[in-house]
Amino acid sequence: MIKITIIEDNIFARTAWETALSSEEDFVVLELFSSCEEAIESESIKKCDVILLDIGLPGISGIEGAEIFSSINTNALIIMISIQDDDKSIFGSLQAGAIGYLHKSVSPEELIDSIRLAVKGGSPMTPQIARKVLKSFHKFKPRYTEDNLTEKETTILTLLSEGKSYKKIAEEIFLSVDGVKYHIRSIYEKLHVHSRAEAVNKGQKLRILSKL
Amino acid sequence: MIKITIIEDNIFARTAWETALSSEEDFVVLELFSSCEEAIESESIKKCDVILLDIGLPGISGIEGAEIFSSINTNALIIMISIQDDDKSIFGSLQAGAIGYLHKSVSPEELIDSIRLAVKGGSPMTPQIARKVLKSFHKFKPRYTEDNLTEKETTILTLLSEGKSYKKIAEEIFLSVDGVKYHIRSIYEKLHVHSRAEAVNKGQKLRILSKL
DNA sequence: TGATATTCTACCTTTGTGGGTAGTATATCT
DNA sequence: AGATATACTACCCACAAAGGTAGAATATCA
Repeated sequence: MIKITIIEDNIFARTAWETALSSEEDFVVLELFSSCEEAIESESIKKCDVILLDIGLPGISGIEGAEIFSSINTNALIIMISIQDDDKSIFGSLQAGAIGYLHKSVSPEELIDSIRLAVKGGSPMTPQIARKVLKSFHKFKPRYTEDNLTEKETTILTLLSEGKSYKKIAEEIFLSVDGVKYHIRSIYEKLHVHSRAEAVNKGQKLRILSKL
Repeated sequence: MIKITIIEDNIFARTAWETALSSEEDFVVLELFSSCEEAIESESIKKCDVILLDIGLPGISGIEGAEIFSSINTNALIIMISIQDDDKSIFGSLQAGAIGYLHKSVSPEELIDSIRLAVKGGSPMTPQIARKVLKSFHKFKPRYTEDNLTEKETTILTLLSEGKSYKKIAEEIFLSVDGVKYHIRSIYEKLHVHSRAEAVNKGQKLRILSKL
């Protein structure tokens, strides 16, 4: 039996989902909540296998809720159901521990399939969300703006991120310390920063530095 | 018409896919290659809509190939088909520009569906891959080891990543410069680093610092 | 051929950083 | 009451970093 908890403030959506899910033989809807606050205290949240979670909730948001629930019940599979599809909602939810992200317009059948998929080890997502997520991994391509680094600059930035001193970098790439400095100046200018730490930070955000 | 290019060194897989895809009315397989080297020179690669790409290729690997193809033809949708499912293969491919990742055991029907999904703006993935990808976004939970930072340390690390000086940080969090230093020492110790840049780098990798 | 850009080297100065050491106030534990 | 840990503050020092300026070598372009 798959034990499900639903947190959704809209009563129509809430009951619609419940009826849909209850029609499945191997599904049990443990409890319904209209806010994260109520759910946090409950026993259901600790025992359930799947949590369907709305993002736009009054009080504690779905994203904050996801973080809390995933720490209360590490085994629960959290699936967000949202009308939002902005980066902040999507990636915020994923960081918070969600393993799926559906649009609120899902049909009852899709919802049921999604839950089964999640239980089987998959990650239900609408196609557009999936694309967005995968695209977030793509390296930035050289753009027509002048803020893309040369190969040498990228190398140096990587070495900077490893905390190496100018001197060590100079030794590694066979340049004088000032030669290294010359490139670092360009890096800072291109990234609009004024220190190593900022450069590393930005380099990672721009995916110039690998995140692995 | 959806124009497809296949790059796969195994002749059986290659021809099997071709026959499967050719049976679809709106699919055209432009050309088949057994290596990236051959494909790079071709006209097909520039004109196609979808590239099916094996990872384990002799010479230029599928991952390197994906990077090259995505720069040659920015519109092409690159779908990896691989027997590997290790992190390096998956995330390497995604960084290189792939928008889908299938296991080599896909059935002809799944392959056809995957291509249609990709064209429609989705990202075909096997469920396990999707879960792996989503999980990679999850924040690290405080672990029982002692390498997790206190709230104050996290705040300071964030400020460090913004390139702020000890003095500025001290002002912002109402501490003396040496007070800030005290915490930074702990941060470095916990992260096993010896400089800001390294700390920022590690902080991001450990997802202590947000990647957004 | 002269003008220009690129890449690198050199030197100088101020400020920042990392690490060593030490002392204080507070709270916790025994 | 004494031992211990935590969270600071304080001072010192050597070195690294950031930025300013300037000049040489080379290649590119007009």
